[in-house]
Amino acid sequence: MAKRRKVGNLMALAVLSALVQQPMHPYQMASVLREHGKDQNMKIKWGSLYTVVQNLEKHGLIEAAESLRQGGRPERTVYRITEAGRAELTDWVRELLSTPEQEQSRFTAALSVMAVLSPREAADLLSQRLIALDKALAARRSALAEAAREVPRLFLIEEEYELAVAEAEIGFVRGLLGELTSGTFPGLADWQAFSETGIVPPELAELMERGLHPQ
Amino acid sequence: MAKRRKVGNLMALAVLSALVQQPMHPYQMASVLREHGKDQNMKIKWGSLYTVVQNLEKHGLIEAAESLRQGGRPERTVYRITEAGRAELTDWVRELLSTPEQEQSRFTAALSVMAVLSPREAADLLSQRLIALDKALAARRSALAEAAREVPRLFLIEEEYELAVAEAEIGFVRGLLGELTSGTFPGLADWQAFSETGIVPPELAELMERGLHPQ
DNA sequence: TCTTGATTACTCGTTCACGAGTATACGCAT
DNA sequence: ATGCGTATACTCGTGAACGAGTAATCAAGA
Repeated sequence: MAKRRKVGNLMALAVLSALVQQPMHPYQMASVLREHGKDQNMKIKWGSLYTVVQNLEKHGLIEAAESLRQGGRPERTVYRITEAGRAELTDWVRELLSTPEQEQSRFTAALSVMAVLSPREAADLLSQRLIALDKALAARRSALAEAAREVPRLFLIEEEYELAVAEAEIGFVRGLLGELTSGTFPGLADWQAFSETGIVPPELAELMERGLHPQ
Repeated sequence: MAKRRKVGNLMALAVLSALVQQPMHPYQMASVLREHGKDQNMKIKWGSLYTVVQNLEKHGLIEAAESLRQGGRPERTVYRITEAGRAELTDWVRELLSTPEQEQSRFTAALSVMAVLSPREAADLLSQRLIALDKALAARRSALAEAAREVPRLFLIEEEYELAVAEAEIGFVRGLLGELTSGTFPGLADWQAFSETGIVPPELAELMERGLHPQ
Protein backbone atom coordinates (compact mmCIF):
# COMPACT_ATOMS: atom_id res chain seq x y z
CA MET A 1 0.00 0.00 0.00
CA ALA A 2 1.55 3.19 -1.19
CA LYS A 3 2.13 5.21 1.92
CA ARG A 4 1.21 8.86 1.84
CA ARG A 5 4.29 10.96 1.13
CA LYS A 6 4.74 14.33 2.79
CA VAL A 7 5.44 15.70 -0.66
CA GLY A 8 3.89 13.43 -3.24
CA ASN A 9 4.64 15.28 -6.46
CA LEU A 10 7.10 13.41 -8.66
CA MET A 11 8.93 16.66 -9.17
CA ALA A 12 9.89 16.37 -5.53
CA LEU A 13 11.64 13.13 -6.38
CA ALA A 14 13.55 14.85 -9.14
CA VAL A 15 14.49 17.70 -6.81
CA LEU A 16 15.72 15.33 -4.12
CA SER A 17 17.77 13.36 -6.62
CA ALA A 18 19.29 16.56 -7.98
CA LEU A 19 20.22 17.69 -4.47
CA VAL A 20 21.87 14.36 -3.71
CA GLN A 21 24.55 15.28 -6.23
CA GLN A 22 25.17 18.71 -4.79
CA PRO A 23 23.42 21.65 -3.10
CA MET A 24 21.87 24.16 -5.45
CA HIS A 25 19.22 26.80 -5.80
CA PRO A 26 15.83 26.21 -7.41
CA TYR A 27 16.57 27.69 -10.77
CA GLN A 28 19.71 25.61 -11.04
CA MET A 29 17.67 22.51 -10.27
CA ALA A 30 15.56 23.35 -13.26
CA SER A 31 18.65 23.65 -15.47
CA VAL A 32 20.06 20.39 -14.20
CA LEU A 33 16.82 18.57 -14.78
CA ARG A 34 16.58 20.07 -18.22
CA GLU A 35 20.08 18.99 -19.14
CA HIS A 36 19.28 15.51 -17.99
CA GLY A 37 16.40 15.46 -20.42
CA LYS A 38 13.87 15.40 -17.64
CA ASP A 39 11.99 18.19 -19.28
CA GLN A 40 11.19 15.86 -22.15
CA ASN A 41 8.98 13.66 -20.01
CA MET A 42 8.11 16.29 -17.47
CA LYS A 43 7.80 19.88 -18.51
CA ILE A 44 9.18 22.10 -15.80
CA LYS A 45 6.32 23.94 -14.22
CA TRP A 46 7.63 26.92 -12.38
CA GLY A 47 4.88 27.26 -9.90
CA SER A 48 5.21 23.63 -8.95
CA LEU A 49 8.96 23.76 -8.64
CA TYR A 50 8.92 26.53 -6.08
CA THR A 51 5.97 25.09 -4.20
CA VAL A 52 7.66 21.71 -4.07
CA VAL A 53 10.92 23.19 -2.82
CA GLN A 54 9.02 25.06 -0.14
CA ASN A 55 7.17 21.96 0.94
CA LEU A 56 10.32 19.88 1.00
CA GLU A 57 11.85 22.48 3.27
CA LYS A 58 8.79 22.64 5.46
CA HIS A 59 8.99 18.90 6.01
CA GLY A 60 12.68 18.98 6.73
CA LEU A 61 13.72 16.99 3.69
CA ILE A 62 15.88 19.81 2.41
CA GLU A 63 17.27 22.91 4.09
CA ALA A 64 18.62 26.27 3.08
CA ALA A 65 22.41 26.13 2.97
CA GLU A 66 23.15 29.72 2.11
CA SER A 67 21.47 32.63 0.55
CA LEU A 68 23.59 34.54 -1.86
CA ARG A 69 22.79 37.72 -3.58
CA GLN A 70 25.22 38.88 -6.25
CA GLY A 71 24.49 41.31 -8.97
CA GLY A 72 21.04 40.08 -9.77
CA ARG A 73 18.52 41.33 -7.28
CA PRO A 74 16.42 38.34 -6.32
CA GLU A 75 18.16 36.53 -3.54
CA ARG A 76 18.90 32.95 -4.49
CA THR A 77 18.61 30.42 -1.75
CA VAL A 78 20.83 27.39 -2.12
CA TYR A 79 19.29 24.24 -0.70
CA ARG A 80 20.89 21.03 0.42
CA ILE A 81 19.32 17.67 1.14
CA THR A 82 19.02 16.56 4.77
CA GLU A 83 19.44 13.10 6.23
CA ALA A 84 15.67 12.79 6.40
CA GLY A 85 15.57 13.79 2.75
CA ARG A 86 18.02 11.07 1.77
CA ALA A 87 15.99 8.54 3.70
CA GLU A 88 12.79 9.70 2.04
CA LEU A 89 14.40 9.54 -1.37
CA THR A 90 15.62 5.97 -1.03
CA ASP A 91 12.44 4.81 0.61
CA TRP A 92 10.38 6.40 -2.10
CA VAL A 93 12.43 4.90 -4.90
CA ARG A 94 12.13 1.52 -3.24
CA GLU A 95 8.39 1.81 -3.20
CA LEU A 96 8.12 3.08 -6.76
CA LEU A 97 10.37 0.35 -8.08
CA SER A 98 8.81 -2.54 -6.26
CA THR A 99 5.13 -1.67 -6.34
CA PRO A 100 3.31 -1.38 -9.63
CA GLU A 101 0.35 0.91 -9.63
CA GLN A 102 -1.79 1.43 -12.65
CA GLU A 103 -2.07 4.99 -13.76
CA GLN A 104 -4.63 6.17 -16.20
CA SER A 105 -3.36 7.32 -19.54
CA ARG A 106 -5.10 9.73 -21.84
CA PHE A 107 -5.04 7.19 -24.62
CA THR A 108 -6.81 4.64 -22.44
CA ALA A 109 -9.49 7.22 -21.74
CA ALA A 110 -9.79 7.93 -25.44
CA LEU A 111 -10.17 4.25 -26.30
CA SER A 112 -12.87 3.84 -23.71
CA VAL A 113 -15.03 6.42 -25.43
CA MET A 114 -13.96 5.66 -28.99
CA ALA A 115 -17.48 4.35 -29.69
CA VAL A 116 -18.81 7.89 -29.96
CA LEU A 117 -17.00 8.23 -33.28
CA SER A 118 -17.68 6.28 -36.45
CA PRO A 119 -15.37 3.34 -37.11
CA ARG A 120 -14.12 5.08 -40.23
CA GLU A 121 -13.12 8.16 -38.36
CA ALA A 122 -11.63 6.17 -35.51
CA ALA A 123 -9.48 4.28 -37.99
CA ASP A 124 -8.46 7.51 -39.61
CA LEU A 125 -7.41 9.08 -36.33
CA LEU A 126 -5.58 5.95 -35.25
CA SER A 127 -3.58 5.98 -38.43
CA GLN A 128 -2.60 9.57 -37.74
CA ARG A 129 -1.51 8.50 -34.28
CA LEU A 130 0.46 5.62 -35.70
CA ILE A 131 2.39 7.90 -38.00
CA ALA A 132 3.16 10.30 -35.17
CA LEU A 133 4.18 7.44 -32.89
CA ASP A 134 6.49 5.94 -35.48
CA LYS A 135 8.14 9.26 -36.09
CA ALA A 136 8.56 10.01 -32.40
CA LEU A 137 9.93 6.55 -31.73
CA ALA A 138 12.53 6.84 -34.46
CA ALA A 139 13.62 10.22 -33.14
CA ARG A 140 13.86 9.01 -29.58
CA ARG A 141 15.69 5.88 -30.60
CA SER A 142 18.39 7.78 -32.39
CA ALA A 143 18.63 10.33 -29.59
CA LEU A 144 19.11 7.45 -27.17
CA ALA A 145 21.75 5.85 -29.35
CA GLU A 146 23.51 9.20 -29.53
CA ALA A 147 23.41 9.69 -25.78
CA ALA A 148 24.55 6.13 -25.13
CA ARG A 149 27.94 6.99 -26.60
CA GLU A 150 28.68 9.27 -23.68
CA VAL A 151 26.35 8.36 -20.86
CA PRO A 152 26.35 4.97 -19.11
CA ARG A 153 23.29 2.88 -19.63
CA LEU A 154 22.30 3.19 -15.98
CA PHE A 155 21.38 6.80 -16.57
CA LEU A 156 19.42 6.09 -19.72
CA ILE A 157 17.45 3.15 -18.48
CA GLU A 158 14.24 5.10 -18.06
CA GLU A 159 14.33 6.10 -21.68
CA GLU A 160 14.84 2.48 -22.68
CA TYR A 161 11.74 1.64 -20.72
CA GLU A 162 9.72 4.39 -22.34
CA LEU A 163 10.78 3.16 -25.75
CA ALA A 164 9.72 -0.38 -24.89
CA VAL A 165 6.31 0.89 -23.88
CA ALA A 166 6.08 3.07 -26.98
CA GLU A 167 6.80 0.03 -29.13
CA ALA A 168 4.00 -1.85 -27.43
CA GLU A 169 1.63 0.99 -28.06
CA ILE A 170 2.61 1.08 -31.71
CA GLY A 171 2.04 -2.66 -31.99
CA PHE A 172 -1.36 -2.33 -30.42
CA VAL A 173 -2.44 0.56 -32.58
CA ARG A 174 -1.18 -1.14 -35.71
CA GLY A 175 -3.08 -4.29 -34.84
CA LEU A 176 -6.30 -2.49 -34.04
CA LEU A 177 -6.04 -0.40 -37.14
CA GLY A 178 -5.52 -3.51 -39.21
CA GLU A 179 -8.68 -5.06 -37.85
CA LEU A 180 -10.65 -1.90 -38.46
CA THR A 181 -9.51 -1.38 -42.04
CA SER A 182 -9.73 -5.03 -43.01
CA GLY A 183 -13.16 -5.27 -41.44
CA THR A 184 -12.25 -8.17 -39.19
CA PHE A 185 -12.95 -6.27 -36.00
CA PRO A 186 -15.89 -8.05 -34.34
CA GLY A 187 -19.08 -6.05 -34.14
CA LEU A 188 -17.86 -3.59 -36.73
CA ALA A 189 -21.13 -3.69 -38.65
CA ASP A 190 -23.16 -2.85 -35.54
CA TRP A 191 -20.84 -0.03 -34.69
CA GLN A 192 -21.02 1.30 -38.22
CA ALA A 193 -24.82 1.12 -38.21
CA PHE A 194 -25.03 2.85 -34.89
CA SER A 195 -22.78 5.69 -35.96
CA GLU A 196 -24.83 6.27 -39.09
CA THR A 197 -28.33 5.94 -37.75
CA GLY A 198 -27.89 6.46 -34.03
CA ILE A 199 -29.78 3.24 -33.48
CA VAL A 200 -28.31 0.87 -30.95
CA PRO A 201 -28.60 -2.75 -32.09
CA PRO A 202 -30.95 -4.67 -29.79
CA GLU A 203 -28.32 -6.93 -28.25
CA LEU A 204 -26.29 -3.88 -27.35
CA ALA A 205 -29.20 -1.86 -26.04
CA GLU A 206 -29.64 -4.35 -23.27
CA LEU A 207 -25.98 -4.02 -22.33
CA MET A 208 -26.06 -0.26 -22.17
CA GLU A 209 -28.91 -0.37 -19.71
CA ARG A 210 -27.01 -2.67 -17.47
CA GLY A 211 -25.17 -0.87 -14.78
CA LEU A 212 -27.58 1.97 -14.73
CA HIS A 213 -30.10 0.08 -12.58
CA PRO A 214 -32.00 3.34 -12.36
CA GLN A 215 -32.66 4.51 -8.89
CA MET B 1 -0.88 21.07 -30.27
CA ALA B 2 -3.32 20.02 -27.63
CA LYS B 3 -5.75 22.87 -27.35
CA ARG B 4 -6.73 24.01 -23.90
CA ARG B 5 -9.98 22.40 -22.85
CA LYS B 6 -12.48 24.37 -20.77
CA VAL B 7 -12.58 21.34 -18.49
CA GLY B 8 -9.39 19.38 -18.85
CA ASN B 9 -9.83 16.67 -16.26
CA LEU B 10 -10.25 13.23 -17.80
CA MET B 11 -13.13 12.63 -15.44
CA ALA B 12 -14.98 15.26 -17.46
CA LEU B 13 -14.57 13.00 -20.48
CA ALA B 14 -16.08 10.12 -18.56
CA VAL B 15 -18.95 12.30 -17.37
CA LEU B 16 -19.70 13.52 -20.87
CA SER B 17 -19.64 10.00 -22.26
CA ALA B 18 -21.97 8.82 -19.50
CA LEU B 19 -24.39 11.63 -20.24
CA VAL B 20 -24.42 10.79 -23.93
CA GLN B 21 -26.23 7.59 -23.06
CA GLN B 22 -28.83 9.29 -20.92
CA PRO B 23 -29.36 12.19 -18.51
CA MET B 24 -28.51 11.45 -14.92
CA HIS B 25 -27.50 12.96 -11.63
CA PRO B 26 -23.92 13.00 -10.34
CA TYR B 27 -24.19 10.11 -7.98
CA GLN B 28 -25.65 7.96 -10.72
CA MET B 29 -22.73 8.91 -12.97
CA ALA B 30 -20.45 7.50 -10.34
CA SER B 31 -22.41 4.24 -10.26
CA VAL B 32 -22.40 3.96 -14.02
CA LEU B 33 -18.70 4.57 -14.26
CA ARG B 34 -18.11 2.08 -11.51
CA GLU B 35 -20.17 -0.61 -13.23
CA HIS B 36 -18.25 0.01 -16.41
CA GLY B 37 -15.06 -0.75 -14.57
CA LYS B 38 -13.85 2.81 -14.88
CA ASP B 39 -13.09 2.87 -11.19
CA GLN B 40 -10.38 0.30 -11.81
CA ASN B 41 -8.24 2.69 -13.82
CA MET B 42 -9.62 5.83 -12.25
CA LYS B 43 -10.71 5.81 -8.65
CA ILE B 44 -13.79 7.94 -8.26
CA LYS B 45 -12.88 11.03 -6.37
CA TRP B 46 -15.97 12.65 -5.00
CA GLY B 47 -14.67 16.14 -4.75
CA SER B 48 -13.50 16.03 -8.35
CA LEU B 49 -16.74 14.59 -9.63
CA TYR B 50 -18.85 17.41 -8.27
CA THR B 51 -16.34 20.07 -9.22
CA VAL B 52 -16.15 18.69 -12.74
CA VAL B 53 -19.93 18.59 -13.09
CA GLN B 54 -20.11 22.17 -11.91
CA ASN B 55 -17.48 23.29 -14.36
CA LEU B 56 -19.09 21.44 -17.22
CA GLU B 57 -22.32 23.22 -16.44
CA LYS B 58 -20.59 26.56 -16.13
CA HIS B 59 -19.16 26.14 -19.61
CA GLY B 60 -22.45 25.07 -21.08
CA LEU B 61 -21.37 21.53 -21.91
CA ILE B 62 -24.09 20.04 -19.74
CA GLU B 63 -27.23 21.53 -18.23
CA ALA B 64 -29.64 20.74 -15.43
CA ALA B 65 -32.61 18.88 -16.79
CA GLU B 66 -34.66 18.56 -13.65
CA SER B 67 -34.18 18.64 -9.98
CA LEU B 68 -36.06 15.99 -8.14
CA ARG B 69 -36.36 15.55 -4.47
CA GLN B 70 -38.05 12.40 -3.28
CA GLY B 71 -37.85 10.94 0.15
CA GLY B 72 -34.15 11.56 0.64
CA ARG B 73 -33.44 15.13 1.58
CA PRO B 74 -30.59 16.26 -0.63
CA GLU B 75 -32.04 17.46 -3.89
CA ARG B 76 -30.65 15.54 -6.82
CA THR B 77 -30.04 17.50 -9.96
CA VAL B 78 -30.29 15.50 -13.16
CA TYR B 79 -27.97 16.74 -15.88
CA ARG B 80 -28.12 16.26 -19.60
CA ILE B 81 -25.47 16.88 -22.21
CA THR B 82 -25.87 19.88 -24.51
CA GLU B 83 -25.02 20.17 -28.17
CA ALA B 84 -21.85 22.02 -27.23
CA GLY B 85 -21.09 19.15 -24.89
CA ARG B 86 -21.46 16.58 -27.64
CA ALA B 87 -19.23 18.63 -29.88
CA GLU B 88 -16.63 18.96 -27.14
CA LEU B 89 -16.75 15.24 -26.48
CA THR B 90 -16.18 14.18 -30.07
CA ASP B 91 -13.56 16.84 -30.63
CA TRP B 92 -11.75 15.82 -27.50
CA VAL B 93 -11.82 12.12 -28.37
CA ARG B 94 -10.52 12.96 -31.81
CA GLU B 95 -7.61 14.80 -30.32
CA LEU B 96 -6.83 12.15 -27.73
CA LEU B 97 -6.93 9.36 -30.29
CA SER B 98 -4.92 11.04 -32.98
CA THR B 99 -2.29 12.87 -31.00
CA PRO B 100 0.15 10.96 -28.84
CA GLU B 101 1.50 12.83 -25.90
CA GLN B 102 3.98 11.34 -23.56
CA GLU B 103 2.92 11.30 -19.98
CA GLN B 104 5.28 10.65 -17.18
CA SER B 105 4.83 7.44 -15.28
CA ARG B 106 5.88 6.79 -11.72
CA PHE B 107 7.97 3.84 -12.81
CA THR B 108 9.86 6.00 -15.29
CA ALA B 109 10.61 8.40 -12.48
CA ALA B 110 11.75 5.53 -10.31
CA LEU B 111 14.08 4.17 -12.99
CA SER B 112 15.62 7.58 -13.50
CA VAL B 113 16.75 7.68 -9.88
CA MET B 114 17.43 3.98 -9.48
CA ALA B 115 21.13 4.73 -9.18
CA VAL B 116 20.68 5.90 -5.60
CA LEU B 117 20.15 2.27 -4.58
CA SER B 118 22.66 -0.53 -4.77
CA PRO B 119 22.36 -2.83 -7.79
CA ARG B 120 21.55 -5.71 -5.46
CA GLU B 121 18.67 -3.91 -3.90
CA ALA B 122 17.41 -2.61 -7.21
CA ALA B 123 17.36 -6.15 -8.56
CA ASP B 124 15.55 -7.31 -5.50
CA LEU B 125 12.87 -4.65 -5.78
CA LEU B 126 12.48 -5.26 -9.49
CA SER B 127 11.87 -8.92 -8.88
CA GLN B 128 9.16 -8.01 -6.40
CA ARG B 129 7.61 -5.80 -9.03
CA LEU B 130 7.82 -8.55 -11.57
CA ILE B 131 5.93 -10.93 -9.33
CA ALA B 132 3.23 -8.35 -8.66
CA LEU B 133 2.98 -7.48 -12.34
CA ASP B 134 2.63 -11.10 -13.37
CA LYS B 135 -0.06 -11.68 -10.84
CA ALA B 136 -1.99 -8.55 -11.79
CA LEU B 137 -1.69 -9.36 -15.47
CA ALA B 138 -3.08 -12.85 -15.00
CA ALA B 139 -5.99 -11.50 -12.99
CA ARG B 140 -6.79 -8.81 -15.51
CA ARG B 141 -6.49 -11.22 -18.39
CA SER B 142 -9.02 -13.59 -16.95
CA ALA B 143 -11.32 -10.76 -15.97
CA LEU B 144 -11.17 -9.52 -19.54
CA ALA B 145 -11.88 -12.97 -20.93
CA GLU B 146 -14.83 -13.22 -18.57
CA ALA B 147 -16.20 -9.85 -19.60
CA ALA B 148 -15.68 -10.60 -23.28
CA ARG B 149 -18.36 -13.27 -23.07
CA GLU B 150 -21.01 -10.63 -22.54
CA VAL B 151 -19.61 -7.30 -23.65
CA PRO B 152 -18.58 -6.55 -27.24
CA ARG B 153 -14.92 -6.00 -27.82
CA LEU B 154 -15.46 -2.36 -28.69
CA PHE B 155 -16.19 -1.65 -25.06
CA LEU B 156 -13.22 -3.60 -23.76
CA ILE B 157 -10.64 -2.25 -26.12
CA GLU B 158 -9.05 0.04 -23.56
CA GLU B 159 -8.42 -2.91 -21.30
CA GLU B 160 -6.80 -4.77 -24.16
CA TYR B 161 -4.51 -1.81 -24.62
CA GLU B 162 -3.61 -1.67 -20.98
CA LEU B 163 -2.78 -5.36 -21.03
CA ALA B 164 -0.55 -4.89 -24.05
CA VAL B 165 1.33 -2.16 -22.23
CA ALA B 166 1.51 -4.24 -19.08
CA GLU B 167 3.07 -7.09 -21.06
CA ALA B 168 5.67 -4.73 -22.44
CA GLU B 169 6.50 -3.54 -18.95
CA ILE B 170 6.86 -7.11 -17.77
CA GLY B 171 9.14 -7.87 -20.66
CA PHE B 172 11.28 -4.88 -19.90
CA VAL B 173 11.53 -5.61 -16.20
CA ARG B 174 12.32 -9.26 -16.83
CA GLY B 175 15.06 -8.29 -19.26
CA LEU B 176 16.61 -5.71 -16.99
CA LEU B 177 16.43 -8.04 -14.04
CA GLY B 178 18.15 -10.72 -16.06
CA GLU B 179 21.03 -8.42 -16.89
CA LEU B 180 21.37 -7.34 -13.30
CA THR B 181 21.38 -10.81 -11.81
CA SER B 182 23.58 -12.34 -14.48
CA GLY B 183 25.99 -9.45 -14.17
CA THR B 184 25.86 -8.57 -17.86
CA PHE B 185 24.51 -5.09 -17.27
CA PRO B 186 27.19 -2.67 -18.49
CA GLY B 187 28.79 -0.57 -15.79
CA LEU B 188 27.51 -2.83 -13.06
CA ALA B 189 30.86 -2.95 -11.32
CA ASP B 190 31.11 0.83 -11.16
CA TRP B 191 27.60 1.09 -9.85
CA GLN B 192 28.32 -1.56 -7.23
CA ALA B 193 31.50 0.19 -6.16
CA PHE B 194 29.78 3.51 -5.91
CA SER B 195 26.94 2.16 -3.81
CA GLU B 196 29.39 0.55 -1.39
CA THR B 197 31.94 3.29 -1.07
CA GLY B 198 30.12 6.37 -2.25
CA ILE B 199 33.01 7.04 -4.58
CA VAL B 200 32.09 8.00 -8.09
CA PRO B 201 34.41 6.40 -10.66
CA PRO B 202 36.46 9.08 -12.43
CA GLU B 203 34.86 8.66 -15.84
CA LEU B 204 31.45 9.13 -14.24
CA ALA B 205 32.46 12.06 -12.09
CA GLU B 206 33.03 14.10 -15.18
CA LEU B 207 29.55 13.23 -16.42
CA MET B 208 27.85 14.22 -13.25
CA GLU B 209 29.38 17.67 -13.44
CA ARG B 210 28.09 18.15 -16.91
CA GLY B 211 24.85 19.98 -17.05
CA LEU B 212 25.51 21.80 -13.87
CA HIS B 213 27.67 24.45 -15.56
CA PRO B 214 27.51 26.36 -12.29
CA GLN B 215 26.30 29.89 -12.66
C1' DT C 1 24.73 55.40 -26.14
C1' DC C 2 20.53 53.48 -26.36
C1' DT C 3 17.61 49.85 -27.42
C1' DT C 4 16.32 45.24 -27.99
C1' DG C 5 16.13 40.53 -26.99
C1' DA C 6 17.51 36.73 -24.43
C1' DT C 7 18.38 34.68 -19.93
C1' DT C 8 17.94 34.38 -15.10
C1' DA C 9 15.11 33.95 -11.24
C1' DC C 10 11.36 34.01 -9.28
C1' DT C 11 6.04 35.59 -7.39
C1' DC C 12 1.31 35.59 -7.20
C1' DG C 13 -3.45 34.68 -7.92
C1' DT C 14 -6.41 31.47 -9.74
C1' DT C 15 -7.96 27.13 -10.70
C1' DC C 16 -8.10 22.34 -9.55
C1' DA C 17 -8.06 17.96 -6.98
C1' DC C 18 -9.18 15.77 -3.32
C1' DG C 19 -10.91 13.08 0.73
C1' DA C 20 -12.80 13.34 5.07
C1' DG C 21 -16.93 14.59 6.92
C1' DT C 22 -22.15 14.99 7.10
C1' DA C 23 -26.75 13.67 6.96
C1' DT C 24 -30.63 11.14 5.74
C1' DA C 25 -33.20 7.03 4.38
C1' DC C 26 -33.85 2.14 4.15
C1' DG C 27 -33.74 -2.62 5.29
C1' DC C 28 -33.42 -6.05 8.71
C1' DA C 29 -32.43 -8.29 12.74
C1' DT C 30 -33.51 -8.14 17.73
C1' DA D 1 -40.52 -0.75 18.00
C1' DT D 2 -36.04 0.17 17.93
C1' DG D 3 -31.51 0.11 17.13
C1' DC D 4 -27.75 -0.54 13.70
C1' DG D 5 -25.35 -1.03 9.68
C1' DT D 6 -25.18 0.16 4.88
C1' DA D 7 -26.19 2.75 0.76
C1' DT D 8 -27.24 7.24 -1.02
C1' DA D 9 -25.97 11.82 -2.05
C1' DC D 10 -23.50 15.18 -1.47
C1' DT D 11 -20.44 19.63 0.90
C1' DC D 12 -16.57 21.98 2.24
C1' DG D 13 -12.00 23.26 3.50
C1' DT D 14 -7.36 22.43 2.61
C1' DG D 15 -3.72 22.13 -0.04
C1' DA D 16 -1.55 21.33 -4.55
C1' DA D 17 -0.70 22.62 -9.51
C1' DC D 18 -0.16 25.77 -12.44
C1' DG D 19 1.24 29.50 -15.88
C1' DA D 20 1.22 34.15 -16.84
C1' DG D 21 3.43 37.98 -15.22
C1' DT D 22 7.46 40.65 -13.33
C1' DA D 23 11.82 42.37 -12.98
C1' DA D 24 16.56 42.51 -13.11
C1' DT D 25 20.94 41.59 -15.74
C1' DC D 26 23.78 41.03 -19.68
C1' DA D 27 25.37 41.03 -24.33
C1' DA D 28 25.28 42.69 -28.75
C1' DG D 29 23.90 45.47 -32.39
C1' DA D 30 22.32 50.12 -34.39
